Amino acid sequence: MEKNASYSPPTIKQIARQLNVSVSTVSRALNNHPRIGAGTRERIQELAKQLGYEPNIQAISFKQKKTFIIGVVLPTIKEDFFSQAINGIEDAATQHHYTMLFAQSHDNLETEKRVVDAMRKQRVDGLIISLSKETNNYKHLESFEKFDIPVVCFDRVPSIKNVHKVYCNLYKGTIEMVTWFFNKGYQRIALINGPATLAASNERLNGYKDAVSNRKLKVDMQLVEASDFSKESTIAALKKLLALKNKPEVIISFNDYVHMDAVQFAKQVKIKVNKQIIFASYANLPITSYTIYPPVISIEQYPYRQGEKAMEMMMKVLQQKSLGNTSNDSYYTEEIVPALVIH
Amino acid sequence: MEKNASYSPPTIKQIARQLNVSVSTVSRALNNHPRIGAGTRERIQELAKQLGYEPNIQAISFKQKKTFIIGVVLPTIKEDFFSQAINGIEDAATQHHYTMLFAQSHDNLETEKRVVDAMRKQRVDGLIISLSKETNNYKHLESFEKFDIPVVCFDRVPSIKNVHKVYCNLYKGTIEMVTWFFNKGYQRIALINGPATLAASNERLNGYKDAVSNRKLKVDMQLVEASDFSKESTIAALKKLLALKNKPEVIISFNDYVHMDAVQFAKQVKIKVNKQIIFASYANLPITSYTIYPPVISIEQYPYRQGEKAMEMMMKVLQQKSLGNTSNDSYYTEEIVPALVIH
DNA sequence: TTGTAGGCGTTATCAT
DNA sequence: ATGATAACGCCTACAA
Repeated sequence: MEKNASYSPPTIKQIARQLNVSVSTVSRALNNHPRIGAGTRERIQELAKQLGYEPNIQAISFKQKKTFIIGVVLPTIKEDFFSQAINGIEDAATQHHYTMLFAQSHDNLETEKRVVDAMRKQRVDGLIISLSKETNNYKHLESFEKFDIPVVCFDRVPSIKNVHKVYCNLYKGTIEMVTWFFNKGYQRIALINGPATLAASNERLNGYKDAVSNRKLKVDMQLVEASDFSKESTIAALKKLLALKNKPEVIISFNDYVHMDAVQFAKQVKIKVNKQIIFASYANLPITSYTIYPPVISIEQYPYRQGEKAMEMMMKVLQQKSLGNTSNDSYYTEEIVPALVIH
Repeated sequence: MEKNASYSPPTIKQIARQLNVSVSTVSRALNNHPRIGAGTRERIQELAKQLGYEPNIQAISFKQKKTFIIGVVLPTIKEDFFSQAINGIEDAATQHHYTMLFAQSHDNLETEKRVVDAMRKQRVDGLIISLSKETNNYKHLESFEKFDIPVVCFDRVPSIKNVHKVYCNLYKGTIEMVTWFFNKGYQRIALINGPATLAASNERLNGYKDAVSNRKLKVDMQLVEASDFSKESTIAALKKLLALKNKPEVIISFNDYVHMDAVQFAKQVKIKVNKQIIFASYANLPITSYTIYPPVISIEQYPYRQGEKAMEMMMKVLQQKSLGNTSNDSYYTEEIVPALVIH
């Protein structure tokens, strides 16, 4: 064991000395530069391998102003949606030999600002982020433009122009789902939506309204409640719906977590879940299969694919950047079509 | 918007030029070095603030051979245990102004080797890892010693000496749990364990055996089955237990995931869960509260705390290293006592 | 084909 | 109290 406090990895300088050539020759040999003698190249590469030479990424990053690190900020990884998304992100990153600086915002704007800033200071080559629920201003993202660091937002995307975007069109998905229930003969379809501040809430609401309107029916806003995603808030919303004279036949929850809390409470108050009232949801997370009443119908939002696309979009942008495509000042948007899943 | 392809952040050199002082003076002023005129310090700090100067971590890392990045490798974040652990890791890192390079091994040794190696190449200051289930040799970890990069293993720790360790003593926890059932009057207690290759399986098995022996009873190995954690394997193990002449009264599963698969199958074959047979488990994950039959009793393994301790241990080690404590060649071990949780 | 030299941003060691 | 200079590892004009 050659452990030694003063051990330091071999450098091109050492190789150069040992072989009585210059550092530039070594550099060229190791980078397979065209203008180099075949013999010298081999000698150098062999010694490099023998010494276990590895280029010092630190030094290269420093010189080339590239780190080969992408910052990834997610609201919270304990939600299955994001823990699946990060797999897509990671797999795509691996493919391109990038690594991932990771942090969670915990749906807190201040935390988001802090971690995003830390990543900028670490000089990440790009930032992939799914915004916190609280995020209502985007200065921390816009500052990346000044530093010429590309930003790809996914799933929870902002309304601003100067970032790239990947997301799932839930407006369409909602129309599909509501229409499906109408076709099955249900009439009173309720929605436990998220906070109105979220773009995702508006998509659902608009889809809901349009699906109802398409049916030549009048939208009854008593059937639409909002939850801030806390269990208490979900229960409060559900209570209001259950208190209606004309009770809903179907309750669609904003996502599977809201769904699970809703079902749990419904059971407590002796509602016959999926008989008296049908419960449906967005997301289609694997854990729901372990629960008592998985949603009867749900909308798959392809978290893995979203993450993967986000990273691939990032790679494409970085590639164009390195080619000096300053001309291309446009921002990409990719829409993923959600799928209706019937259980 | 001053977007500009050739924008580059201010450097101490620029500040020096603007103020007609030398770079060393600027450096000293910004680092609050003692030997500097109060006046110049203020002038420099003011201009720095005005220009939005930020030290270039890249350059500092390069020079000081420190990145302020800790590599974190977990088997899979979709398991609640690890998604909680990473919170502890992240919070502790934030406290110390470190960031986190993250990757998953997906319980695959080759992947683990690959990501660990990528992190070493990125020159992380330290590595925190919870080993993959497959990991049975530790060369990839031992190589870190040569590079003088500290390694802290947590939860799934190896048998080797030259890494720091944080883990939960499940031997003791198992004894507690089994004894608790004996005291409640149950006699035939079964265990669906993990693969024998896992240290965690042996801890459970030894705890189980000793708890039975302590009771002056003979260990009946028909009551111990193994699952490789796939649903099929768990079901196979459960089938064997259910096929016994003398059926078990209690079934303890390796973890909540095995537990959930077991309960799901038990329900399918019309077992009256927690009446005919009591189901217990390790881990006490939050999602179980949404399932039909949460474990009656489970062992809390404090993932957050383990992650937090792992990072704190890392910080302590790095601190000692920077103080030049080469003398201290010892490795830390911290044992967390699990808690019995009764529902 | 190969070597020389300069520079990336910062800190540290000398001088002054 | 301040300045000049070298050094970290690598790359890349430019020179030979």
